[in-house]
Amino acid sequence: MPAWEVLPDQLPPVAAVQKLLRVLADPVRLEMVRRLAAHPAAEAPCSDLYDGLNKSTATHHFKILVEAGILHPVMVGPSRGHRLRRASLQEAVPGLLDALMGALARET
Amino acid sequence: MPAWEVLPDQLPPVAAVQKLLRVLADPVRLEMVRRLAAHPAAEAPCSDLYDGLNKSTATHHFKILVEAGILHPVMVGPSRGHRLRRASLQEAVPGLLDALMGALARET
DNA sequence: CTCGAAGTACGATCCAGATCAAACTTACCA
DNA sequence: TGGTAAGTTTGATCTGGATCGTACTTCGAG
Repeated sequence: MPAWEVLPDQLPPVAAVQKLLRVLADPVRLEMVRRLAAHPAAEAPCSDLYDGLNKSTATHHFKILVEAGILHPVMVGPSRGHRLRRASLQEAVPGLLDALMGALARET
Repeated sequence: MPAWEVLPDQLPPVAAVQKLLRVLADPVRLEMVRRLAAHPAAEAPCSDLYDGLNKSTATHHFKILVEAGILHPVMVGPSRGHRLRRASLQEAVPGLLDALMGALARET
């Protein structure tokens, strides 16, 4: 269902604030986004974004993040991965990502 | 348990990002915060902050918001109410509240 | 053409937390 | 003094969604 290498213009729109909060409220997903945001290119292969987690559970979370318009499924080198949709998010909810990542970085 | 008219310095600290997201991810609570943020004084009696909801459910949500450090229980005129802890929130996660409220306002 | 590694699909399980009803507490006011 | 309006407490119920195991699919490497 993730439809690998989706063209940027067929990506789902960024979800409403309400839904974004629900999606980001899960510790696993927040960590995935945090790790992506830390990367300079804001992209990474799937398995770099979690640990100690069943693969099917990871897939589940990726699907949710993609559907909410937060991640863009892409090929990263040889393997599948995701890119953080910074610009789209910034347009939908300006300042949200920066606020969250900033505070996370600050909290140890 | 809300301990009415708590002194500002015995309020619980603002929760970590993770927990804040969990707390704000509920539609009922987000709406409560939205309404408070809309008020000029950022405070209002309990019953102004929700509708079509059982009172005990409302109490439940208020308790969670207070424990997360988002609301401050106060007397508003004759009746009980809450004040939004803008400054504390801004200090804990700068920009978060503004980002959320801005986007909510924009979404109609 | 296999093999293996990486991801996905599906079904089953399990639990935090959202909700409500009912009984109780407060406090104001007539 | 009630009476009533507003919140709280408690206990019970129910459901969304997080998790896992297993089986299936892809795809690159040898």
